Amino acid sequence: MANDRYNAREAEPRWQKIWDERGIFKTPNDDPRPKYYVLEMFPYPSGRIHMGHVRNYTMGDVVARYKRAKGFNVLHPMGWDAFGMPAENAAMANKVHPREWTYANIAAMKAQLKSMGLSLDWARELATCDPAYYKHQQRMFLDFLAAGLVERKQSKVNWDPVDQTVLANEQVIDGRGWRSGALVEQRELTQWFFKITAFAEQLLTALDKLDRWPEKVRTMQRNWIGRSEGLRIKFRLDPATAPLQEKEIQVFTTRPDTLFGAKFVALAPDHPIANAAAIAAANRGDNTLLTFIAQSMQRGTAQAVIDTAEKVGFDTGIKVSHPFDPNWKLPVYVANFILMDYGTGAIFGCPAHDQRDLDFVNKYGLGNTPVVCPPNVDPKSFVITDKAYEDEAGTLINSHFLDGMTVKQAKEEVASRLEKDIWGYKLQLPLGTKERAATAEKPGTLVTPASKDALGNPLPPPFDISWEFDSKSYQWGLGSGHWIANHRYFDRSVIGQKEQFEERKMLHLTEPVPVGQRQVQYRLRDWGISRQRYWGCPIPIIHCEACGIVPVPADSLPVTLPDDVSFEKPGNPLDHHPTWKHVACPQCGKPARREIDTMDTFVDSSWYYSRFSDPWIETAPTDRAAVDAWLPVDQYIGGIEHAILHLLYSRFFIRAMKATDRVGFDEPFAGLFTQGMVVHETYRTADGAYAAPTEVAIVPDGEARRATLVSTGQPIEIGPIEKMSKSKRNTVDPDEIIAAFGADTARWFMLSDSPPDRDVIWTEEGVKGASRFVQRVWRFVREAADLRPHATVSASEFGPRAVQIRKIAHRALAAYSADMERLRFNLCVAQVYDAVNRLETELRDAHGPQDKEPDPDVSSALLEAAEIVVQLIAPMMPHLAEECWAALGRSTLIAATPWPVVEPGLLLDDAITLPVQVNGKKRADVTVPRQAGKEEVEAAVLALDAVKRALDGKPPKKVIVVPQRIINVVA
RNA sequence: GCGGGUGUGGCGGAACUGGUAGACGCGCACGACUCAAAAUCGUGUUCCGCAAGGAGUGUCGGUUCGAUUCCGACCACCCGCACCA
Repeated sequence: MANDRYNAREAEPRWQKIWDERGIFKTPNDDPRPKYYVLEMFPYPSGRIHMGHVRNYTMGDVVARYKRAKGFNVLHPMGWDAFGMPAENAAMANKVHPREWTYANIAAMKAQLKSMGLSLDWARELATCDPAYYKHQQRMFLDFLAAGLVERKQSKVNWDPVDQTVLANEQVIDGRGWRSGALVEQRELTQWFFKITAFAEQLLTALDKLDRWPEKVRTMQRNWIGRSEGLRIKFRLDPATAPLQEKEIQVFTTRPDTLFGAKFVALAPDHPIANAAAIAAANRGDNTLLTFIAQSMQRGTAQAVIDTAEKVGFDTGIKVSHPFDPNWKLPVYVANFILMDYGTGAIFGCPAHDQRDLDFVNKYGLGNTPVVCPPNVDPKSFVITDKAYEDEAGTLINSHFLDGMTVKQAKEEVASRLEKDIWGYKLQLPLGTKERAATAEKPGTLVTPASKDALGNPLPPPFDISWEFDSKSYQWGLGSGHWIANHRYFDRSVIGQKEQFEERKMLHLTEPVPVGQRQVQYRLRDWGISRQRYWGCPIPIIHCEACGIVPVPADSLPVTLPDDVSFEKPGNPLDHHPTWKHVACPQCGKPARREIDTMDTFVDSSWYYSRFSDPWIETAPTDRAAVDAWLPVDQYIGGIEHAILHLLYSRFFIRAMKATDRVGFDEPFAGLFTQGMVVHETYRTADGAYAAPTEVAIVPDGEARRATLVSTGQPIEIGPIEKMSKSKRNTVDPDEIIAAFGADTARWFMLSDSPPDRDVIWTEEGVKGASRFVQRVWRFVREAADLRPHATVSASEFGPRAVQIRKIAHRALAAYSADMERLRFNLCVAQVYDAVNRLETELRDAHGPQDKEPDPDVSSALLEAAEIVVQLIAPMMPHLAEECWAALGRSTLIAATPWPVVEPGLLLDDAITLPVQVNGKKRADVTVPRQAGKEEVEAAVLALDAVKRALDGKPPKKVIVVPQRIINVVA
């Protein structure tokens, strides 16, 4: 009996059927046991699973099965990230409807996942392209809109003129569309945005509390959010050189300390003042600035373009005053490297302490003044030529009142001075005046000059007050009998010789507008979700000429996609549809147009994990009680490629759901694990073509390995190990592996060699090793099962050999459990190997010579040990484990069996062997009782021959005894 | 440029809070079984050395009775972001 081989191909489907029939992986929502939610990132239904999926879902399944055995009510669901471009590409290529294509793929992949033996609750399966799912997404879009978390605004996009769609930055390759190859244009489009920036600070600070996330991911998110603290500073335009409506340029800086080193101010090409200046110049007949701006704007966003683009500026001839000295004029440039969408779209350049600014002044001959002198450098000889000093260590020089300060002090000093230096107020006009409606929304800026500048130079008194709104200009001043003091507005009258002031309520000066304002700036941008595609979640909005933007009423949801679409023409099929977009306005009933954009598929994946808590509920996205009970996800597992977008969007989405009362928690994923990739050798023929692993034969050649093409025998070059990809042809098909070796072998191999967060190298030899181990376990268990008739005694009668066997099993159990809690699956595997290696030897000894009966206590211990081994492999190789469990005479399912309990007494030995070092070099071992005191150990050590020899008869200087660890004799 | 990470046998990798470096697997070598091969099983496998012994965790230095682990400097590679003011 013990000789027959384990037949995975027969056993695996059999056990899968039994699990299915008994419904043991169905998870109730009303189970009183503690919950555990383990989730792997759901797949895009491309049609076939790949090895990356196998690794991802194996890890999740191991955790699910382990936690289930540990007594948790485990939620382990699966779904499909089913919207997206590939379905439309397939529709165009094969004339198949995206829905059919998607659902056929889901069916195929579901069968593949089932063949892996995953312990999933398939009753909770969902697909994001199902109206039953996306109607809730539309509902939440409207909730977010009402809560002010959705915005419609103009934004620059990459526009593919051939495909007539917006492209993500990643889809622009060398300035061309990835599909069409057409030159990508920059277009301003009105798009829908989720205001993720509203949560920027929260999303950043909460990262600190996500202590079960990889540090790497948290760092990446921190950088992506990109918080920096600085100062927004106003530079007044010199009216003589700037015949513009605007009076000032605002710049953002993180280095206000270097303000006295300023040499120029530069504007983004699309800055409003740059445009105004260009138009003003053009009206004078000078088109050069207009041309310069147009050229700068044509630049693509592709990396190659940015890297090679020359930094060029255009001197507008405009001057601004330095904030601390109105007589100090700085030139204003328009420069192609200033970004409109960061900070204020304008900078002041301090060349001595910013490399880019230094390159710029060196090109245009503007010079530089160092204002921060590095430590231990003589300020008099400190000169900057072509390398800027960007460090913040040092002392301020050439900076008037800042001289001698540290950078930190100077930053603070500049900020606090400019904050106090108020020369403007935001203004609200009196209620009831005809201007009110306009100003309520658009306060004008009231400008009153300060009496003295920061250096103490006198300025004209602040008598004349002017403000502007709606392109009209207003003035009050002494002559008009009005006065402003302490941010309040007074009527002034002169009675006799005496001035009288009466506060007027009708004019409210609200916020003072100082010259400098501290500002926290984020790199994070709002999330543009509009996509000009068909196969996505429709945005539930109707555009009405009379009513404007009208949300689709909640009772009309979902807005479903039309089925009869054509992909013949480029552009958005929803736009081409003859009737779909034409609807009556829900408010006025007049003809109106549907929003034809659909949502970014990242929206679909931003909340699916919460839907799993109760995927049946029809009236709401989630059942509040269920979602608050199940979430956050205890362990989320997926690829590092989602470290930023998917995870950040999800963190935003849950906060938005909380703000709209859908959930009662902040973070979706308490624990995150990012698994490594599956990589494989590449193979190339002499002519450079890639060959697939199945086409190649590997032959050992002494130490090295050679490869030949199976079909022709021609030699193959073994190339570098790379991520499995179709283009490199180094993929291995999970179906073929499961058919040849079984799912358990594939799962075991995936968990074996590499730590789970690192890349795993898929090798034929490794898979064979795993397969070999499957058979070894089977044989070991069958041979142990043969001992059942002899296993007649209980643990109290065990002799030393039986105790030794139990120690092996229980120690493996304890170590395995500890490694499992840390998700160190490779170490769990090593523990199992080690235990089986030892137990096989014991088993062979127990069977002993043919004529001798096995000892009853040893037999009992071996049976117990075999059961523990089977339980250890059960999370990883569930089918084999069930087969072994049955072979050991168990009638239950191991998948529903509690985790074995470690017997602590078996973990420690009474006598321990410690290494003995002399001067830090190991010279001997000493065996002492566990409880031995220091003196006893020291005596035993000094009696050792090896120690005596090393000491050469002299007494030791010192003996260090680390209890139960090591002894070091210092000679 | 900024940020993060990693360097240990032929290879993937172990080593908890400073305490026997190389667990476990792959590969390789030898042996058993076999007419033979495959499969399987057993033994060995960091390097130098017949051995005693010595060297050894990217490099150099430091702290310590003792360092893969802590500190400093450097080198190499990988990943992420990047005209971010």
